[in-house]
Amino acid sequence: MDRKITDFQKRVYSATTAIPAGRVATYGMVARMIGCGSARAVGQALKRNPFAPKVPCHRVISSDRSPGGFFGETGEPAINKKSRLLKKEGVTFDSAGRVNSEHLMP
DNA sequence: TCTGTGACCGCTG
DNA sequence: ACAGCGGCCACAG
Repeated sequence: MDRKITDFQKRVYSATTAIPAGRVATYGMVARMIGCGSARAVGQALKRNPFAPKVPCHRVISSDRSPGGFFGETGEPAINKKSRLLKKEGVTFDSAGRVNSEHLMP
C-alpha cells in the first residue's frame, strides 16, 4: 500500500490535526482554510485518511452540523460512534444529533 | 489521456 | 420550511 500522499492531502491532514479537542470544523471550512473551494476533495482525503488515529477525522463535520461520515462509512452506526467520540471530547449535541454551533471553528 | 465518482456546499423554485 | 440542481477539486480505473 502506498503511504505516499499528495501535497494537497497533506494539507488536509495538517488542518484536521490542527483542530483542538472539543472543537469541530466543517469540510468547507477546512477546504477554504487550505485554499481549496471544494469540500469534496477534503472528504476524499479524510476518507482515505492513511493516518487514521493521527488525524481526528471525527472532528470534521458537514456544514449542516451533521456528523457526515466516519472512516468511509456514512451509515448510522458509524455516525453514532463518531458522535460518541465527539461527546467524549466535550462536544455537545442537540436533539437533532447535530453538533452545537458554539463548537464550530470561527 | 479522459471519464466517473465522492465523508460536500450553496443557491433557487 | 423542504426539495432539487449545479458547481467545485482531487483521485482512481
